[in-house]
Amino acid sequence: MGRLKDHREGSKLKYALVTLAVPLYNSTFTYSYDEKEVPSPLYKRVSVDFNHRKMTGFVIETSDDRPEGDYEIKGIKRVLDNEEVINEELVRLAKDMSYLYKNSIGQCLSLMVPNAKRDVDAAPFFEEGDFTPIEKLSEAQERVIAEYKKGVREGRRLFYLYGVTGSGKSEVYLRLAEDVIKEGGQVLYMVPEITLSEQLSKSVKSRFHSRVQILHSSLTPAQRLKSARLVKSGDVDIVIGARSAVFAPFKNLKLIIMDEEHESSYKASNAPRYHARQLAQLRSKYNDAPLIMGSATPSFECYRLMREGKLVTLSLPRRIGKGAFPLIRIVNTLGQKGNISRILQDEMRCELDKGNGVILFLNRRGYSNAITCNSCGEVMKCPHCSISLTYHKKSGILKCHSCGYVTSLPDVCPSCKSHDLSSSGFGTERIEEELRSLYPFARIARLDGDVVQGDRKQVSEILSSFEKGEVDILLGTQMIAKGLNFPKATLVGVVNADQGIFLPDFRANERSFELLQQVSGRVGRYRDDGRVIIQTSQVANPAIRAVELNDPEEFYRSEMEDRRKIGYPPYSRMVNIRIRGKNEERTERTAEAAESFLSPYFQDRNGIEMYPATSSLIEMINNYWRYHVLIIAEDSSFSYLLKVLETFRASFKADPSTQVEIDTDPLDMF
DNA sequence: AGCACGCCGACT
DNA sequence: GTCGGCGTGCTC
Repeated sequence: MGRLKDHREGSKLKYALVTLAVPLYNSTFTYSYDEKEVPSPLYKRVSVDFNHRKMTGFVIETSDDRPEGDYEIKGIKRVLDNEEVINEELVRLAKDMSYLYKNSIGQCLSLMVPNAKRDVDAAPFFEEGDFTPIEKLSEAQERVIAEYKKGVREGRRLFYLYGVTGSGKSEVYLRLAEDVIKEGGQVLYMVPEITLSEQLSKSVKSRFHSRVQILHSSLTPAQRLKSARLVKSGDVDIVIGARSAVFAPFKNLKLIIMDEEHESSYKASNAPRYHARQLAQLRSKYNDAPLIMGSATPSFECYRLMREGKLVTLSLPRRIGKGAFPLIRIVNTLGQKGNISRILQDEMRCELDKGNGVILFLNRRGYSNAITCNSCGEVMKCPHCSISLTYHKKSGILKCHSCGYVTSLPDVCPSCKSHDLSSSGFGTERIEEELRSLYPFARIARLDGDVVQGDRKQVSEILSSFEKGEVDILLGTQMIAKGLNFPKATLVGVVNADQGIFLPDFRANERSFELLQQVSGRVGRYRDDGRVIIQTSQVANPAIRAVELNDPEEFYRSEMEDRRKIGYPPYSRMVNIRIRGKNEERTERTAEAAESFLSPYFQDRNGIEMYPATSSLIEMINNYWRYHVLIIAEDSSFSYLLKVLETFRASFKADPSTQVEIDTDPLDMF
């Protein structure tokens, strides 16, 4: 039928492979276009009719010949771009990404281009300001740069800058970037979400009076599109950004830098659940451009690669300048009364008397963790999620930290009407109260998600008042643990290091170690009298011991050995299949069906293990029931697993009331 | 994912 | 009679 129409006399009908952001196994469809009307739709966005709806897709291939298959081919409605918005490399990246993370090519590509309707001027990217004086490099920094250059000459492409906080990693990155830019190459400089804030952007902007593009989360889609164009045309030399910067459409990418490589914000937490580190490795390979990652606390994945020599390790073992390692003391909270131990109290008082700054870290907001009825044992839970509600005293409410549900604190137990309610666990709000009664004359500031409610400005206000010495004690959660430097602070207290350790996750120790190292790094960077006090009931835990003895190598060695024994990452790869749905029974049945679909593929095969479908740790979030099927594959079986999952995506028929999500290399099993 | 088509219950 | 519930099937 359509054939006659397709080959109309006189018109040069061509065919475009269009990929759409639909969650289908195959997201590419052929549309026709007239060459005279549409000269070159390749790598541009097009508007098409797709099963009675108007959709935007990307043209990833064009051809003179009609593809095989007896189906009607519709015409492209409209081309949305004048210039190409993607390129061959990004299409290749989308294909590889699609295969690894099991989302359609269209879904992957749609992450790479901002969906802006019209072009708007990008945020100013030229900022001729003060030049940061170029610091003289330390001997270690010089050595590391020489090692890097030697590695590159020998054809090595993957590097790891392993160095403690304050050892001068950024200056090394900047030097390497400078060299590349001088030669006319482009640089991708990735940092975790939080670090992106102010400090780094400023120093890089002023350092490279040349052309810098900072991909900030506050850019509008139109601004992003504009900045992408500048990167694509080669008018930008260096791109700085978080996770999604890995998709920047470089023309001549010659170096990729990934700072704080271990940070979990590099992994996307929805749909194509990609890890920027993985994609950075792909782009490094495609472009034959070196990738240099760095951290003081490498991920176990990278640590293994370093040990096996697959990454060239560049070590910066010492702090530069006046910085020295802080003195670390562990306080056993077993048998201790109160949330702030005598020892910590005295140390704090001592520092306050001297007029020094104190940082207190506690990774939990709110006043108390749970409200329990002492008569019937009822725990106040969120009606939409299966977790307990956190008590916030100041506002007198119970709050769900998962979905945000809020209710007032009941006077009596809703189930047995008893008045005997008690609270357990403690958060920053409670500690703030205790601090105020312990040190009535100290100036105390609390910094957590409840105080700032996502207001960036407020965060920096609180931080700068502490830096200026207007605040004596800064109390906070994760927010104060990362990337920030407080030259005035002499004491860091970790109020409770137990929480991280008790998480039912095989990465619990790794995470605790990272966090404690980072928190400790907040003091002593610019001075030699820094002190750290860590309160815990788990004094023998390897992560605690490693921080106490300043022996990360031993921690990595023993923890890696444990992982190897049980066959967990980094000695294997994991894939977690998550099933969500409003109906518990149907969700469970779908999870079981997924398991039965897959099990024959793994039956007679060594090297792959599939755990039976089970409900997730938090069974319900936002009224959605959650189940999962976890698969662990030895390295040698991982490619087979990916092949099986391709079949799964193509043929598994899930209950339409549920959603099935595949998470390759999951970072959390919840 | 959406959107159409199709087949059963409780309304004007 | 028909409006609308959501099961099923398809999308170049």
